[in-house]
Amino acid sequence: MLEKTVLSIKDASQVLKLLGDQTRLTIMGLLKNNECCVCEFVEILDMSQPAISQHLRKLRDAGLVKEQRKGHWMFYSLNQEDDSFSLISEVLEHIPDQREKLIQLEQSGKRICCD
Amino acid sequence: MLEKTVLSIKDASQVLKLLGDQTRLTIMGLLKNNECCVCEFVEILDMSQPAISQHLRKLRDAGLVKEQRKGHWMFYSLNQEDDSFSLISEVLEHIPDQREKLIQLEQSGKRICCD
DNA sequence: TCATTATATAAGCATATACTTATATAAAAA
DNA sequence: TTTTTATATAAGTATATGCTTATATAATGA
Repeated sequence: MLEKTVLSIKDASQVLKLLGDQTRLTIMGLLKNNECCVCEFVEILDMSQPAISQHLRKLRDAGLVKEQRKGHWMFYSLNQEDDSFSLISEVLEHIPDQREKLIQLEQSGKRICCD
Repeated sequence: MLEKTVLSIKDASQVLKLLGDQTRLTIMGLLKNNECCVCEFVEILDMSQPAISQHLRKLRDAGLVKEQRKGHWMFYSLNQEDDSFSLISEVLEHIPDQREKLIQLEQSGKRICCD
């Protein structure tokens, strides 16, 4: 079981504001159990690539996600080392599981895997 | 123990956006263990009365808080019947306890009590 | 009834936000 | 080495947000 980290009001509200957007909350839900790259988010969320990249940048700047380049692709994952991770994990238990969307992506042959 | 309610992405992001503001998050933290009236928030948060009332209206419109008039005063409390309550309760465990601020208010003779 | 107190609402405004389009960069492939 | 693919960034813009000031409403008390 994860430890319950207490954040300052300032830090907590910053995290919650970032989660308080449908696009970013879905991104975080997708990252709960998976690594994903930008083009997968673009496909699943049906949004422009710059729009997705700009959301990811906000999440990265705040330390909520990590990025790792693998060839052409930049893979994003939750930053489990960040103080916000405990709060985020609990929040994500209150939204619908997003795995189905990745399964559908896989079935349509658009899932990216570099392992 | 409270049941873990799952909200839609849309509903969850709306709740998180409302919590993603320092003023509103502090208000919710104060309401975690107490009923409070508008003038108490004004005093504790050192903000104008209209600013506080506008934040409370957003929280009320979204169903996160309830209001009850007692004489001159309008008392606000968490809406425990709302679907968002389970999420909100967990979020509030990740911020510092706000009770000290109410104790200080009481000691300065400015706490309102109608019971 | 009229004044006072607590709160709500309306209008205005400066800033923040989330897109868009255009362009830059970085890795791989031809 | 040039092209292609994936991503990042910059600039512009429409809308949302959170305050301000001014005013309205609602309950109490003189």
